[in-house]
Amino acid sequence: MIEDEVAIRRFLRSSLDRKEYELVEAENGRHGLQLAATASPAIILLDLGLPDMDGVEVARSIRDWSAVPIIVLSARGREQDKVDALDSGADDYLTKPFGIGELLARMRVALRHAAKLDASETVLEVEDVRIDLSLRQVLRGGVEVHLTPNEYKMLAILARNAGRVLTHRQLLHEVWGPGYESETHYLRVYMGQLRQKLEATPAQPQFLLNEPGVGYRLKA
Amino acid sequence: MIEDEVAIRRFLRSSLDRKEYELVEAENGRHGLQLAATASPAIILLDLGLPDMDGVEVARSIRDWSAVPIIVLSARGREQDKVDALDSGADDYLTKPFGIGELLARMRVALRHAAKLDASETVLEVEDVRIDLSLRQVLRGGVEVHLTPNEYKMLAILARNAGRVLTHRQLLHEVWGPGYESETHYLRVYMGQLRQKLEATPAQPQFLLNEPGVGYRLKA
DNA sequence: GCAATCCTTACGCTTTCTTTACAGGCGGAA
DNA sequence: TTCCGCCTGTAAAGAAAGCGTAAGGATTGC
Repeated sequence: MIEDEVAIRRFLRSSLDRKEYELVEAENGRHGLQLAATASPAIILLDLGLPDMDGVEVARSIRDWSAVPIIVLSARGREQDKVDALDSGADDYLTKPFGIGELLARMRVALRHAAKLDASETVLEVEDVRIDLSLRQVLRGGVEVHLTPNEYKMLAILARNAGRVLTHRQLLHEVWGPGYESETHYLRVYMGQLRQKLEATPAQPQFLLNEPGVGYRLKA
Repeated sequence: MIEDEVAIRRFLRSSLDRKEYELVEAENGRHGLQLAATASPAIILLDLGLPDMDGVEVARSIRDWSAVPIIVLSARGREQDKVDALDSGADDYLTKPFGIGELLARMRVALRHAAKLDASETVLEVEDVRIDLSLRQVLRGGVEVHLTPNEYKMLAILARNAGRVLTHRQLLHEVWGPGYESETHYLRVYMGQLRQKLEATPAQPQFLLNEPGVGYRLKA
């Protein structure tokens, strides 16, 4: 949310909290642009009347590098304001005052759109292995490889954090849930199975790598 | 445009003609649904107060087989009307009276979205089976196969997400609605029936595939 | 009242998970 | 060097969970 009025901020914060949205707040344009880049929001609620720059400019800047849905919330009801904002990359425009129900519905629309879009941008390739997170499909040399739920979960987490080392605890927590953080032998078994299915020579892994004493990582 | 009021029809016709949009008109819901399937519009402008059926129903029916952008134009300004329409698959909602400039801007937004998606095929062929979502028709080897409502719903969802794994929860939610997300045995029964009707050897399915512990998918 | 469809249940079978056992490699200490 | 402990990788087997199928009863719509 990029919004300077305290009243609106408080109103949205309480409404969105209740719906289990996680809200990150910026009170001016500069800070908003910075957060848009660093917090990777699923959606941006943007006020037009910001203290340091015009909201339309903020929308345009974000559109230079991101397709994240932008919903403009504005006190300006003039038609030209709406046209300008929508043509600058905003996906929707609500005039204050608006009902929280309508805002939430329009947010669902925006998220629906976004879900269909970025489904196509979640593919990772290493060696001759292709991991498609949106299809939940793994290919090796063009041939589909069947993975069990746990195998896939573990690979997906490694893929989403490609290049980074994930600790034993992190992996166990993500795949098996809380309470399993010390069952490190699970990791050895499943890592072995993944290597068996994906590595050319499972005994000398090329990308499913162990960091002794720490955890595992997927070479990018 | 699906709209029964003559005045609005005339207004939109002249406005859109001038912008070189090609306009196809339906004056009731039934005709609108038919045109939506045959005229393959880039966008649908939908009135809620139609003589023969509710606009929300029209939107829902179209969403069963198409992702075409739907912009609702309505005299109803109540928040709940907006929420219902948007949650039924509409992409935007304008309350009459509206400015033509705003409508055009919102149409541009919708077209922008559609351009990025556009993988909206309504016919899918796998093996000797042909699924036509706009006709609600399934052929096998050129012969029409009769499917019960639930069977068809389930197949349609799989077809619209061809290649992607749909979880048990997703399928149950889409076909049976909220509250049935844990009745996984429904899926087994209906998947069995679909295979019986569509697969050459139901016991060794070629395209209606199970992902053990996760869900099902239709092989593309 | 009839036919189609849906829901429910039971059973055998397959896949996956968990657990255990053991072997190899590496580094530090004796 | 040799031994030991620690961490890691491999294999296999029993337990648990999930799946496919058939069939009968309930429900719905005509």
